[in-house]
Amino acid sequence: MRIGVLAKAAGVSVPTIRYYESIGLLTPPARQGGQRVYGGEAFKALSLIRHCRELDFSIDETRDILASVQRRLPCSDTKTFAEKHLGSIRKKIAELRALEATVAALVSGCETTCCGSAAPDCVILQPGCGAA
Amino acid sequence: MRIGVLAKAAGVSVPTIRYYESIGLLTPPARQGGQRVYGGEAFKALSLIRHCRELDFSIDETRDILASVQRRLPCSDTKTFAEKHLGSIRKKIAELRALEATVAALVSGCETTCCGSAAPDCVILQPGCGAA
DNA sequence: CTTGAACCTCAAGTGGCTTGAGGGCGTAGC
DNA sequence: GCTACGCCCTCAAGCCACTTGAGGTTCAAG
Repeated sequence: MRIGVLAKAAGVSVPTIRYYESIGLLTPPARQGGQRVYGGEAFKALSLIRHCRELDFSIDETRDILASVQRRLPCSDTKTFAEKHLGSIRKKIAELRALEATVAALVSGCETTCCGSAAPDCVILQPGCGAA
Repeated sequence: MRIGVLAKAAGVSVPTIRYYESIGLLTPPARQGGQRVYGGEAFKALSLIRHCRELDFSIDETRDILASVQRRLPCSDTKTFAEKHLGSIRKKIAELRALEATVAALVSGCETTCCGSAAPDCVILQPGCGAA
């Protein structure tokens, strides 16, 4: 399997595969005439990487997950990764919701208070009101 | 006012101020003996930039907002920026909530179905289940 | 006059790729 | 054999918004 075939099969771009290899996430495959030739293992690994990235794990976390898969560590390890990740997703959601509330309040404040005045006086742009 | 004083007053780091100048967000100030000397206008501008960044506007959006302030465009322009921004914040929240649901489902699936088996067989790591 | 803090410029690193330049390999048709 | 084409190769730079570091200059205090 050449790189283009693998890329299509796993749903990942060709440069991305080379990038993963360059950072040591995918093990370098055999070569024929200078060109990379992959087997089924590479497809499995790349599919797993893609899955992790779709779940928004970082590259480093993905690397750790791959290692735990290759060592056949118990499932509880995997769950721990996922739970930690879930925590950071929830934290980010909370931050964004606070930001949403702030911006929404500024917009409605503008509508009721200052709409029609000039930009420099708009409540949305007053420093210190509702900093993130 | 030298750069260090401005930095403390506006709550921004010194290199960040120089960076803002390098990308044309802050107008270059006068110099005395090669060193930057700022007036009150710079403080106002920098405070506004900081405010925009805290509200998570991009640099380009911040640039547009600054321009609308300097031209004293009507407040409705500002509100439009804020509303657009609010839309993208809400979109990101929706994406993260979907991701949260996916990961949470995988974790509880692991607990009820596969907990105790080896990582490669864990439901969390099965490609195609619950892609973002 | 010396010390030390604050200032200066320029370059590189962060994350996770994408894009581009400039060239090599493999196969099909002539 | 020869060309045309698509796929492959490497290496470098670009994206965002800074931060960090190296190596050197200026200023204010003692």
